Amino acid sequence: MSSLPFDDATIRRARRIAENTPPAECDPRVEALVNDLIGRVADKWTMIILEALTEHEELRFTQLGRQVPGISQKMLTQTLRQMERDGMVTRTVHPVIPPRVDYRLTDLGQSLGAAFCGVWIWAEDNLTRVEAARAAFDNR
Amino acid sequence: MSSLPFDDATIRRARRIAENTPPAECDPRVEALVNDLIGRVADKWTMIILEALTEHEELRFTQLGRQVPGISQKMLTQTLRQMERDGMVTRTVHPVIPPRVDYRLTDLGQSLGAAFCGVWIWAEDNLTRVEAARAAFDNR
DNA sequence: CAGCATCCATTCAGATACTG
DNA sequence: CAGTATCTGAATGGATGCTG
Repeated sequence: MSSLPFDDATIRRARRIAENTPPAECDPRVEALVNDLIGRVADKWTMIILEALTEHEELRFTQLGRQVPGISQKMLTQTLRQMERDGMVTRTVHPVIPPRVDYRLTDLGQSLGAAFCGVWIWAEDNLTRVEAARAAFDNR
Repeated sequence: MSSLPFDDATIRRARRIAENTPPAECDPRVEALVNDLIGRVADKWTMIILEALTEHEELRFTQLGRQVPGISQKMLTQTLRQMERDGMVTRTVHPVIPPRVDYRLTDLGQSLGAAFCGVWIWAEDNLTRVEAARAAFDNR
């Protein structure tokens, strides 16, 4: 327990949250947003785009696509629109020909990345444990 | 930035992670696990089951189903199997008739819940911001 | 009781073609 | 260049029926 990568205040708060999460106690809007958010980040492209924009600060559409190998431009567009709608990225259209559109993380988007750092850290710390559990399960 | 719900060490670590996440720098197994994990948690049932088992410690199949309104028993079974495989829950079969199967979180499962507390906190703190961004976007 | 198996509707994502 | 529109195969999840 004390090996958790959080300070005591955060852990206490986590406990409070965990203990208060029967649907009745927890603000349903927060719960909906969390599900929503986790679902968003889980589509896997959002996280990668977030990383690319964290690293490069500002990218245009095609550059971004190159940073995210394997993404179709349909998914790129779609994901960026969602992120824009949620206030995670800004989209700047330059009225030139050929068109040029720049994408950049907002503070909100940056902080979302930081919020998920706990999950990254957990994954780093527990990778071998999960792999061992899977191996054990798969061998009956 | 200083309003993040993390202590300095965690924030520093998050930054290090964020700066080191171009595919080349980051252990691909960790990256795969994170995606995997986030995807798992994002299916929305995993998180709710995790909460139910955090609150009740030990539950049998049908009890668990009652704690998760709206879940089909197909999804309940499937999600529990995945969680068992990943080492998040233990599954104890009592050889009695009628059958009785108890589910319980492992330490790993509990710590996963704590890892996601950062996301919950972020959602709490930024709910109004996201809602405002969406409203603004939807009105053109 | 605790599932597994099957069927079915809906969603989703990739590929392709087209446009200002 | 930065998209939009359309089609299609694949994956998802719910409902139902059956079993030890």
